[in-house]
Amino acid sequence: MAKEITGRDKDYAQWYNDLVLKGGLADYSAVRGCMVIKPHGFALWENMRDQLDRMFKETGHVNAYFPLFIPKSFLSREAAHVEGFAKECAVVTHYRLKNDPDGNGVIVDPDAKLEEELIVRPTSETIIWHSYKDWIKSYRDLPLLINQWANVVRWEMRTRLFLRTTEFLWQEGHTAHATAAEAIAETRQMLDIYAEFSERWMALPVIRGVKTESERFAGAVETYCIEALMQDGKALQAGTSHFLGQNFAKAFDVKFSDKENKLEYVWATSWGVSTRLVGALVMAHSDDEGLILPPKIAPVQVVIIPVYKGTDQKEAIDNRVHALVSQLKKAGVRVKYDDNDNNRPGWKFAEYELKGVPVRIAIGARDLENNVAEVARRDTRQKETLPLDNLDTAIISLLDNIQQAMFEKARAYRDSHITRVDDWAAFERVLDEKGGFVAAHWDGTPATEEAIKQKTKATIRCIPLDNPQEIGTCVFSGKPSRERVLFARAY
RNA sequence: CGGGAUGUAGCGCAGCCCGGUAGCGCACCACGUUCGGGACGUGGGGGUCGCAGGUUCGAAUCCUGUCAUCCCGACCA
Repeated sequence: MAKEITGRDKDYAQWYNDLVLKGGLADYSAVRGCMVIKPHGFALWENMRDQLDRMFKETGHVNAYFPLFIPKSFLSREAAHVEGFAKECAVVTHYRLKNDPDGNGVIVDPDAKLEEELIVRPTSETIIWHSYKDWIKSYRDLPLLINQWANVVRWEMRTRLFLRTTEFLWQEGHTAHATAAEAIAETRQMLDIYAEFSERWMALPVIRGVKTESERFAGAVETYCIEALMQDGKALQAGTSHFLGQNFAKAFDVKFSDKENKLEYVWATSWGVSTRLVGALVMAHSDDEGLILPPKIAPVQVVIIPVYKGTDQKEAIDNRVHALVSQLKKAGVRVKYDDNDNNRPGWKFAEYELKGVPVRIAIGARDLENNVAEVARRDTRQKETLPLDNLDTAIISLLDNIQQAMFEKARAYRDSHITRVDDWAAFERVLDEKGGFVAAHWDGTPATEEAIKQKTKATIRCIPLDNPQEIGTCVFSGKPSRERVLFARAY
């Protein structure tokens, strides 16, 4: 009974859902638009989180925690910010239930109405800046470099596992600086950290760029982003880093005394990535056999499966495998010996492929006689027979090899799906038939951007950093343009 | 919020048209044989048929209402 995961080309949504569900990452929950992250999915997220956390700390950031609830009045302090989030907020209006007098379970107690409603945070800028006002008095208090790992809630109309859930886990960094230049440098530094994490740890190539005005974060002066490409040709925003200027400082009255004892508003940034990255990982690397996880963040990097008849053979294999396991563990490899007797080897092979374990080692009685093992890599599904002597070092280099190969494969796909286009007919044709990013000239106006979006559902994903300047004419309006921007249909 | 579909055992489904007191596969439990790509035999446990009304001697099945979920749109740093 093979659990087939097919339809990568035809029914991509179904293919993706199957991967998440059958790969054991998450499940639908009882709450609309929310999901249960299962142990395998959470272990993956933890590995990602831990590495990001290390990178944040290496660059001088510290963690803190702010409240889940935000008084409604806080949210309205920054006009653009409330405009951007008001439509998707969950609101707490009461603080008590009581038994229904008619005997139908419990009802909301109308006497327990809150004087001021509380918003379940869709993001924490407002409540954090309310604290920063008290924390920042002098240039000596700056820069303030704080990150928070938290859950947030955005009541989106339509949700997808990991990619857009009502509640999701993320980190949000919120920093305050004495100068604009320093804040911009921080914004760029965090973008680079996200890009490095994505490429080196998730094996997911990304394009660094800046958002256009219409795609900018609510309340930001400039939004930087990393954009990734999924296997169906749609783009996915994988992380953002915002230069907030003095908008929030002014809204929350956060001033500091500089060296000349002059009062100045601070300059701010915020940046975040979420469990959406898990979805990106699934969509960028998987195949019809299941998930393919990059070794550096896979919860289990190597699984060892014994093949035996009878307890004598099992014992002989156990002895040899235990030595291998301790060698690998000593080298820091996350290894699992699955000697569970309930399932047969073929079942286990298929199961670990579904779950995306990068390397599988099978050892049978026959192998033991020949002092070898069968080693299979998940990304290419190639198998080879390797000697048991020094197998640990071979495995360690194989893991590196897989990490590299996954990145190269994804990058080759991404690079072959950036298409330069100079006329409107080609623009529409490439979007429909090939997908991916379309590099085209744009006249720089929000009106043209919106018209293109209405016509094709494609949006400007970003203006790449270090974008070459090139004289041309807008693919839509024919007006003059100085550079190409990247369009794509996106999640 | 519009369009489509689905709610029956932990999961996947059949039964509904034509009403007669619930079934199949997987999973689970026991025993035995198995074990190099999702094993097999025998026996067993598990279900207020989403919920609420109605019709009927009798409703998973027919009628009305309602709720939920998924897909496609609209929406979305």
